[in-house]
Amino acid sequence: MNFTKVLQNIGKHISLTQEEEEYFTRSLQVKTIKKGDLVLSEGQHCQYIDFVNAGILRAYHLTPRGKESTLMFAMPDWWITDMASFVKGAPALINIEAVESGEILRLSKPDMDLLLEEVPKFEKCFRVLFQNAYIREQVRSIENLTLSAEQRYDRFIGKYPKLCSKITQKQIASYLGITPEFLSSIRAQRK
Amino acid sequence: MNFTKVLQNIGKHISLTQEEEEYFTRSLQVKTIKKGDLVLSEGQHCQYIDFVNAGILRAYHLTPRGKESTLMFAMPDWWITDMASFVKGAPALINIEAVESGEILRLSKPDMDLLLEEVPKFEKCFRVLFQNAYIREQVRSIENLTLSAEQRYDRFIGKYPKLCSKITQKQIASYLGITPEFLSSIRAQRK
DNA sequence: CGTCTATTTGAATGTACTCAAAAGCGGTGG
DNA sequence: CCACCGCTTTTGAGTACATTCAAATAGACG
Repeated sequence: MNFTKVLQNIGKHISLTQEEEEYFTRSLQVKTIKKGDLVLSEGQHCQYIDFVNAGILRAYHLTPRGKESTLMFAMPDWWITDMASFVKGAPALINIEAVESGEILRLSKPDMDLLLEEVPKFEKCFRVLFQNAYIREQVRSIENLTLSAEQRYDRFIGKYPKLCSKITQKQIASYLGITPEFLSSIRAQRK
Repeated sequence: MNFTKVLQNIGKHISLTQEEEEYFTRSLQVKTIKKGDLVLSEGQHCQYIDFVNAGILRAYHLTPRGKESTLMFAMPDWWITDMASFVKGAPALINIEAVESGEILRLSKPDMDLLLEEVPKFEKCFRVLFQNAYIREQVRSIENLTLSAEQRYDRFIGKYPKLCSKITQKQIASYLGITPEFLSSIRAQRK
């Protein structure tokens, strides 16, 4: 149970008193995750927004034909959730699984609502968090519309070099929206 | 100069006193837009987040080869900006043009920062706004990774039926990430 | 009315996918 | 500690989806 990282993360945006920190950390549920664990399944109601303390999570959608499409990876210090399901209670469109064991801190919707009421400073914190999440998605949309598969691969390894060594090519391919076979052939051309 | 719409939009998330409403509307700059006007150009610093009072805006990226990729359309009651440029001062990645004449209300970054300081309630308002923007982008990412061009077209006309009648097919194609010729052939098959 | 752009159509091309099979690699149990 | 099993990665052939280019037609706007 180590809250240092999440308090630092929050501390980037707002400064909290001792009491506020304690109120906040009491709202969090600690969960150990083992490689392969599903912390959210498609169709479920997503009850939490999760902070990654250690390990790596992956959010992906499964098509009827069994094809995986990876929406995002979450490394330590990242937040992850199915926002539509978390906020509106809609059935989740994604699965979230651990690709590396670790620990997450979970904030439930009711607890988040309470937190925002009791400590309104957190509005700013989440405003900035969601702003940044939106920025990332805007940029990704542009890149997906504009760049070829090969260029997207370059951007990916440029942007997340550490991540690349910890996940499979199949997972990278599914993030890029291409087949593992095609990614393999892109890599083969470069040697 | 009609602030009814934007006050209603804000009112969905927070309730304001008379004074707060006035403070807010004084922060806004009214700008008339004519079809074809560029309200933001690639490479510029995006200074405003814009609320569409009337008309339609389109955000698009232009590749070196002159290919357009549409990131989003903004109809009345929508907010639009190049968030990365607006927040971090980075050069804008997108152009924003009027595809239909109308009027926008512009909030500059300094004015927004002041507003958030003076009337902290607005943190909640923007938190929810950005949350929803993020949701839209998450869903769009999933659809782009998962669906064929034809299926994406169906989703688009299902989601924005009014919009479809007001924009060109070329613009729809550029939103879907396909060529206008290919969109034309998809449509031809259906008759 | 004339011009400019959007849309349609079709042929040739290219990019990425499917399917299948082989090779590599990591983890597990004997 | 090694052998085996399952999954990932590679490779290649054939295919499908989407693009490019070009030319004809239709529509919009001044």
